[in-house]
Amino acid sequence: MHSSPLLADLNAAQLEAVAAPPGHYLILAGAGSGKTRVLTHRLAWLVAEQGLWPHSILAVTFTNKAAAQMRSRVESLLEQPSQGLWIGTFHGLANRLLRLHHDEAGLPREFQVLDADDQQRLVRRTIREANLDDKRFEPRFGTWLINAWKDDGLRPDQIDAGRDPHGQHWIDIYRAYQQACQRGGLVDFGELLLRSYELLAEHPALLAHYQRRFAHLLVDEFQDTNKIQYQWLKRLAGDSGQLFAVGDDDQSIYSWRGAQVANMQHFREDFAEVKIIRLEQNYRSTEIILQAANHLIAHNGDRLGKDLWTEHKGGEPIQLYAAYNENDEARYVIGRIEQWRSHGERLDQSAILYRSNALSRVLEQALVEAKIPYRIYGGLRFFERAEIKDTLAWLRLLNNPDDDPAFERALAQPPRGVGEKSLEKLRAMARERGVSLMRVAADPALRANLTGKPRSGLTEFVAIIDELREGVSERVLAEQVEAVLEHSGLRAAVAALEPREAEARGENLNELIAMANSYRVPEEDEAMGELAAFLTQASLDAGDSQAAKHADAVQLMTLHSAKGLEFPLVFIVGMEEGLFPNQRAMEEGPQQLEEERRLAYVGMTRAEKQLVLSYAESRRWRGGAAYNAPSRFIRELPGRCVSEVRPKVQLTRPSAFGAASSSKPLNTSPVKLGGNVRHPRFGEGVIVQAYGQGDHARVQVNFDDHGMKELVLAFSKLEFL
DNA sequence: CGCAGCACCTTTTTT
DNA sequence: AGGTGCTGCG
Repeated sequence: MHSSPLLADLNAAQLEAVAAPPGHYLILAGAGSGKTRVLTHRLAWLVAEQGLWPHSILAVTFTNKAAAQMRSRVESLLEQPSQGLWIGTFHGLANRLLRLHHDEAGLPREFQVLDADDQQRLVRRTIREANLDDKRFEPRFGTWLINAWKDDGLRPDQIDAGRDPHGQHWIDIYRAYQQACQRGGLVDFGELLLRSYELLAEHPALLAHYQRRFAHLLVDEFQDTNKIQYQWLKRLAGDSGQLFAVGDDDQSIYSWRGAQVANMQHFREDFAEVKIIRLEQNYRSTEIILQAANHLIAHNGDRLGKDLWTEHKGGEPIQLYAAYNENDEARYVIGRIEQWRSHGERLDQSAILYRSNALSRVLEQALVEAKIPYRIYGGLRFFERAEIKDTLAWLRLLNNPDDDPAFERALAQPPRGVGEKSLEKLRAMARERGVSLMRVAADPALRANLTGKPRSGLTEFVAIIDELREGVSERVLAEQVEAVLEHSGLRAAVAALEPREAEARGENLNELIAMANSYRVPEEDEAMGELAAFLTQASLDAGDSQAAKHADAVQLMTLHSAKGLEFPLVFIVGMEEGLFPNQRAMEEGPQQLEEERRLAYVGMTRAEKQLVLSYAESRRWRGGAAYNAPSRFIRELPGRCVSEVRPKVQLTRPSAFGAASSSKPLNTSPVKLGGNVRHPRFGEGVIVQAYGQGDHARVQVNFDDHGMKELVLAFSKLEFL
């Protein structure tokens, strides 16, 4: 019935979704069910088969990576560049709207986007300037609160203070913070969304224009949308726009930052005749892995319901390793990876996942020792590194002298004798006159209010800025970055650090120059000027695409950042109560536990062929030792899917399955993992591994003074302590 | 003013 | 353990 190559190789449900007639659609796309495929083919189909202009389509994702991927896939399907098509993140598209209509939105053309760090600093300052105690009014909490309000579409005037006496203060802080942003032409992430929503709400002609333009709206990861994002979509769709939303309630793992799975329900209620299409055939994992994942997620109530199946029958059982401690766990994982590699497999086909970043350290160490290349995702991002942020602050100040947060950061780094006291004077003068810090600093008459080192330091600072600004027009972007590094003294300050640090940070600075060198202003930002556009990109993009080295390396990341990815071999380490599910979730209740369970589900469904789970009986944790029980999620897996990997020596170790208290035969062997031993030559140590039985039994002991040794039990004169 | 040493706190992360 | 913010001293 269809001849389009776009529809070839699609299963029935995918086909139904891709070639669906006009209307609203909610695609419930299970893990590995070809969600991205459906989205890109749908988009290409609309253009190629329905003759729609790319111009009339808007596609939204959550990450830049997903957006870039979607664009490139669509372009290759269509075999032409997707001009006029709006593909981007919610924040990226909101930014675009605000740039295009900055006058209507009440923003300067070159407004800057504030990152989370800058935002919190500004909130802290706002609290202090309101003469409130930042112990009672924690900036962290305030930032969270303001973001939550913005995510809910609320302005200070729309918030009910409630009975909490703090409530009104917080609302006032929000208001003052917002004024400070407005004064400096600064926009935080939440503001991008809210402001662009208001832009549409308050300008009917503009709204009508975009509603007419965007006949189709495609949304990825719909379960992760928050309230304002959904409202934004709804408004943009209006009465005529058709919404095609793809999501999976079982993979909703971001409720802690405002995502509302309920939007899937709202969508069905708010739009006429929403058709639901389920994608339930999984193309990724083996039957065993899938069965286990299905079984696990079935422990959650409150699901839209969906059962994944696959044609890949059977498969390797999930392996479960009960480690003695975190080092043992790391060693086991590394052993498995070496085995994998020795079978001719690629390292980048394997991933180690964990609940929290703190767990990566041991693994990293062990990988270094084993000389296995690895790549860690997450942690601090390129644009968040101190030396990069310092440089960007100078650039921001060149771009916009009224950017107060940038002023404060640039003035402090490198230090030039102007400290908190002097800065406070500057702030007071600025507040009094209603101008920015730079305007105060640049006025010699006002500078006269300072004396000694602060005054000379500030004068010097202003002179450097002036000098840099004079040369701006003659320099291309990369030269400007270099000029800043040179004249600000930042380059010198980095060079003066201890050699290791100096090298690493210096490389980052070079990387920044390289990025500036290869930067091309995107078409839609041409009105903005090279520097402003570059700074915008720096704040909207984590900058980790630069770090994407193509080396063959084991992938390490949190479970959260693994979403959307797949690997033939997947390890999930730290499967322990208190870690995963984490303590907080256990305390907060069933809702949070269900989210943890979805996280486990997401992790498990990343695995294509082999899934390995592990936990440690004892673990060094926050300085002390923790003895965590195996994660409840292990017990929630069907026993037939799991095979427990255990050392071959008889050991006392309760099975992770079933009642943990079931009586076990008493262990008569003195060999106990973790047991302390003494050797006549090596001294004291700890048994970390044991193999074999009887005369052939060997133990691996980590000696305090002599390191790791493998000993044959029958011959070594080990004393068990 | 700036630095060194000390107390405190600890999920997950994108934009 | 490790990073961040605060305090007290030079």
